[in-house]
Amino acid sequence: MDKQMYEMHAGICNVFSNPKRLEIIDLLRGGEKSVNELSSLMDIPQANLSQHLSVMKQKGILEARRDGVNIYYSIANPKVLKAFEIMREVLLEQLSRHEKMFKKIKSA
Amino acid sequence: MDKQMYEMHAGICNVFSNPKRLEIIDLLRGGEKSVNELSSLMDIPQANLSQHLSVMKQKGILEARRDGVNIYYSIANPKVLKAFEIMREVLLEQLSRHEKMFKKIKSA
DNA sequence: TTAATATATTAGATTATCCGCATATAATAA
DNA sequence: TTATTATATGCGGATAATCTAATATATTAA
Repeated sequence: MDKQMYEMHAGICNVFSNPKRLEIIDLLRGGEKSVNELSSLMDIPQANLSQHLSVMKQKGILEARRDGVNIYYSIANPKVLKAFEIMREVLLEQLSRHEKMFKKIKSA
Repeated sequence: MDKQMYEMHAGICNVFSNPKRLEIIDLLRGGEKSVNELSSLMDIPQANLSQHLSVMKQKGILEARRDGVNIYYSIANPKVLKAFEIMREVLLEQLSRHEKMFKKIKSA
């Protein structure tokens, strides 16, 4: 029973396992952006960007709104940003721990 | 510059993208457990469990401590549990939203 | 209708992930 | 030393993720 929960949970978290998708989340932090805006900020082919957006939308992480010719994407649930930040903190703490260890070794 | 950050961030979050690894995190919520204990709780071959533990340790999510013949794994940073919980909430909110939508359709 | 712009989709190649199996190592006990 | 238990590692194949390139669709403007 719980097995299915872990599967779905992993399916959603899979969104975080790609650097471009993390960048998209980060760029949408301040609010919605069109594909075009994202594209011009991101150094990624438009098709590939669309693919990532499609996956993220399908998984319920992003939502999309059409305005004329543009489609604006935004983060569907602010909790996603919270999780993003927490994991960034975990990373930063790791990096500073590694840095300290490095200094210790160097000064020994 | 930031590109590397996103890469590392994604590398860590990759741990969350596998159901067995999520189950491991969940089982370690209450504190350290030996490989044997995890193995008996988990319906997974021992070798595969070891592989997951190894990945998670190498990424700094878990830490290991040897006591005689046993090796006890635990969660290296409690923030990881926080991120886990938040994403579980996101999932549960999605599920209840879907359920509501389903009921609406059924009663129409 | 045609053209232009914005976005999505498909197919194929490449690469990464995951798992099973066999085997290796490490610690302890006899 | 040998045997036993606990854990890790290496390899191979299956599956899935990712990217590129080409093409398709949708909207608006002319």
